[in-house]
Amino acid sequence: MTAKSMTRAAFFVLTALADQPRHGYGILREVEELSDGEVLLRVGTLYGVLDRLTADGLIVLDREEVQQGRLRRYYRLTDDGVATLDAEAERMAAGAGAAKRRIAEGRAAHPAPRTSPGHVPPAAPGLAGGHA
Amino acid sequence: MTAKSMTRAAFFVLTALADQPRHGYGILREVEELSDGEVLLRVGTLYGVLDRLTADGLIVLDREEVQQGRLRRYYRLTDDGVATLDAEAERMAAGAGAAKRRIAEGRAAHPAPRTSPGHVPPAAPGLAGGHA
DNA sequence: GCGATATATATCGGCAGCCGATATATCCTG
DNA sequence: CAGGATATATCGGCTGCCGATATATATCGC
Repeated sequence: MTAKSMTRAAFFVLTALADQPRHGYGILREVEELSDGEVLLRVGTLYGVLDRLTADGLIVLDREEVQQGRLRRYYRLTDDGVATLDAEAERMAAGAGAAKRRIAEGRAAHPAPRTSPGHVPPAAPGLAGGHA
Repeated sequence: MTAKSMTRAAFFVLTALADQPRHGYGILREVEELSDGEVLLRVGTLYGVLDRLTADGLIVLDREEVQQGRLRRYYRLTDDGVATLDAEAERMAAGAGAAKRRIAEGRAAHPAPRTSPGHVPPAAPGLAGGHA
């Protein structure tokens, strides 16, 4: 969008890896859990994201294990990955805050509640002052 | 990604329209301003987003003005648009919070700071948030 | 033992969405 | 008159997500 701005899928993969290394399938389940079931990463999405993040140096292959005959390929965040995720989280929080603030400003503009027709109250004096 | 989950461009367009109706070019400048210059929507992006949001019933054409020979097409949020934006802001804040929390958990796992070999200070009590 | 399900990897084609380039038109400044 | 800001709109290309598909092993129920 702007300079680089990561995709949603990439954000959630990084978030899933933020506390500890995980393997592909584990990331899928972890993303679902940490988002309260709202975000369901698809298998077809995962490996493309993993490749791109690796190419960008945000994650690295941590180790490979063979657990009961099944291969597990564990990835972990690099320092750069942590910093990038942190910055993105900051941006998202700022964006969410801006949206919330503006919704409130918009509600102040037009008579939303419509409790009783007569006089309108002084339209909320100082609120939302700064707005960044 | 999941069910619907709007795109970043759509989110910022909705946010720009949250406080008052604006026309296309005004949205472009407003998004840049409200994001502190970090997000630069392109003209080529805008109209596709506007069409999609209109088709989804999240915005509507408010009015058309001719200001000094230049046409201005103003859009505004519908009630559905406000609700959708609000929900998305909530999701983003939750995601940002989850990422921050997990980064902190990850840092707790491995000895991050390494300031001086002896005793490490109590790891900075409340800070973390700072930097922005 | 066999089929279904879960775990675990990987690839490919299609489609949606963002961007750069381009086009048109008016107004202002130098 | 040239250049830039304002203001609209379109199109081709590339990136990225998803659904489908393939392969392989372990587990559980029947």
